[in-house]
Amino acid sequence: MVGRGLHWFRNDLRVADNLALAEAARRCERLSLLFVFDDGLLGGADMGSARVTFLLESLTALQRRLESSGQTLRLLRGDPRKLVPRMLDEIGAELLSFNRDTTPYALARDREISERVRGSGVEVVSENDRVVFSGDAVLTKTGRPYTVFTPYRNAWMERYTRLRPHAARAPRLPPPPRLPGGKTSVPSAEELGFETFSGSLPARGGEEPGRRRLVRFLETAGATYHEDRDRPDRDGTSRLSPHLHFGTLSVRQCLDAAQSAIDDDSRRRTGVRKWVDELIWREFYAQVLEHHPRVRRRSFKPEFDALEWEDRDEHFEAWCAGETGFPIVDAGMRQLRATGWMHNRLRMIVASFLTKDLLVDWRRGEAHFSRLLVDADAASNNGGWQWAASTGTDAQPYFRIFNPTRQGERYDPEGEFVRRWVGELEGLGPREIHAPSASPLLAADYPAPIVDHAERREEALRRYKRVRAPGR
DNA sequence: TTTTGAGTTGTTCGA
DNA sequence: GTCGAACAACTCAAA
Repeated sequence: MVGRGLHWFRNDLRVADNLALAEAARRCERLSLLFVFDDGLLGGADMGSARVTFLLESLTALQRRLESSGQTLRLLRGDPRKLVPRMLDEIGAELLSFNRDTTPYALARDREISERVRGSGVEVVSENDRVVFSGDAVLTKTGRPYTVFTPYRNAWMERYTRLRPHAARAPRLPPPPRLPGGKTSVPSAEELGFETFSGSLPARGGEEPGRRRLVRFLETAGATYHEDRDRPDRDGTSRLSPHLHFGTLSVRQCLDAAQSAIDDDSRRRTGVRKWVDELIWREFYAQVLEHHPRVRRRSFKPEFDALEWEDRDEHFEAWCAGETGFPIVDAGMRQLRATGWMHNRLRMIVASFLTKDLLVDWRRGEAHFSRLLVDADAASNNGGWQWAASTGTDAQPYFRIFNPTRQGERYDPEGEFVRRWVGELEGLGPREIHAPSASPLLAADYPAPIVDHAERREEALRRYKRVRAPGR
């Protein structure tokens, strides 16, 4: 037992099943709670107003929840390297707790802070809370990290079944130390230098909305997830990614709920298992980034670093604006802009289109997603982009190039999703809507396709072949 | 050490 | 419309 401790919240904005918080609560007689608006993250190019808005909502919810149990959340803005040690000093803390963040920026930051405060006698407790199994927990028989998903999934599942790390209930929190200084209120997006997000987010921030959404998803959509998840015109995905990103929901809570859903009604098994696979993909990409930090800038498969991108700015801009003349691509890009979120199937379609049809470097697409997505998870975003660009861990070949028209016809067969986001095509029926250039009178306001898919496909194949042909 | 089986999500072409 | 082959061969992981 120690006297005073400090828990530093980051992407773990919940009280229940929060490993580091629970440890601090168990060990300390008095506990201070802190969140820092980290200038190193907020000031960066890859923070957008949608994500800030969800963050602020989640902080407001967390603060309210903490206040109802006699606690307070202190909010500071600046450089955590200075602020965290200063606050430890102020309250005379003997213990600092936080949950590990394995992005390279956070790793370096946390290492520096830990070293400094340990030097002045503070014990640092850091937990692996963001994923079920961190990078070193699931390794091949020869002790190396997996680079192929399926064997990773099997090994992950085997370990999970054996250990069953269940989610924990909310702990009873020790009271805060008696100190001067009142409550700090959650700032607005403007106060942090962002515009107010005017669109409608895919989910409400906060621990309680996260849990409600999880329950509702598993009750209703869970059973048909394996079929509906590819259909942007249906609400078949969980939309839990923002909650997993900010930790308003833990992955263990998701897995427990998935198991209960199957136990309650075995007809949900196929759908829910498929969804659990997606959670394991999240863990897979997290450990890929942890073991291979170079993938942030380079191809996972080094030979593709030699790819020649055409990288035309007007193409990239048309893609960002949702003005490419390919309805399903534009619908997805407009959904992203308006809601800070994009359906998974569309993420693949627009990413394939940017890299293989427009021949724009995947890193530009990744950066754009980082800025606009509410859920932009560094590891999953990178993994997804490298998958689409065929430069990643996926063993499947480079010639997998989506045909945006066919994808639209297959996954939005009535054209309902396109009609929702591309107003210019409102008057077109299911037959015409995915290839509007064939009906120029009905689609007069809509841009003509900026490239010819068949031609660009051939060009992409040539370029990919060139860098992977030996001796060339 | 060698062998074996497999690898998220695709498209196009021709029979 | 449906089906199989081609796109190309390579690397991973386990036995």
